[in-house]
Amino acid sequence: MRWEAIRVRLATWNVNSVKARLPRLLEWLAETEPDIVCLQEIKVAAALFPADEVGELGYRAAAHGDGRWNGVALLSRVGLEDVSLGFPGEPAYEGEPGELALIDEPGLRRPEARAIGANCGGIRVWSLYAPNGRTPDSAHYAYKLSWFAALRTALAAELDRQPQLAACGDFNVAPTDDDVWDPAVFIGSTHVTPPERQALADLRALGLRDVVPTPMKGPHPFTYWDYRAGMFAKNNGMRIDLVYATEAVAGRVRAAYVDREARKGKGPSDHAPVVVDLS
DNA sequence: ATGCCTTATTTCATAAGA
Repeated sequence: MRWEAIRVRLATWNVNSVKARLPRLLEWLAETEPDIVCLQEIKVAAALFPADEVGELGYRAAAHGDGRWNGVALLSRVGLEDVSLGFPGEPAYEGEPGELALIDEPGLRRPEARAIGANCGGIRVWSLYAPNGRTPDSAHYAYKLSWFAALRTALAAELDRQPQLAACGDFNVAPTDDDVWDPAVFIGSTHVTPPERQALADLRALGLRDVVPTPMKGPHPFTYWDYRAGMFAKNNGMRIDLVYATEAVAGRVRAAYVDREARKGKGPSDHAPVVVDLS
């Protein structure tokens, strides 16, 4: 008779191109053995997602892709049902006023591939890639806030019947000043503004808890370091990859950590995975 | 500091990232 508690290992990782990262991804899956994986910035059309390669490691895969930019996916070896590509009410980026794309294709804008949801092992799991926002005065920033507002509404509807839910991914917001290496550097920038942080607070107000991982180095559980200027070596990072879980899921957390090892070596993503073990 | 890297694509140049 088994006496061990059954564990589910959930992870989220912005891979910055699943094609460029495929060798590292496969190696990491084999070593880390997560049961559910949320991927962001796959940067391929869904049809080109390497489902066969991850399938050889025992994962079912669902992908939502645009091609060159964005793109999210879910991997699971504990079931993958009721897949949602995007969420109801998800806004499309309309561009800056006068952008040529609006003239070329009026009314043809569709939401970018930034959200995929599925039921995995009894948990409603979302892999999310929030818009960057670029600058606080840009249309992209307004889009970012409207995207979060729509996400909040969509998750609120699911939470009515889904006590076990985890919204994971690259939220492109640092929740507090402790989540950036130097708050002074970010004055006037996106990722730290009060409206963006309020968008996260609004999600938490739904009953979602921020599952803060253990940093494997230093006091801050950073998950992203710019490729440039030796930022990783200096540990000049940001915590923008988050796991927002209902109480029913957060109460099962036995461990959570940032896998800094995946940011090292040759050809890493600029983000590290967040790994969460649930009982 | 409109960038120090990395990615994909309409590639020997650009857009985007955060």
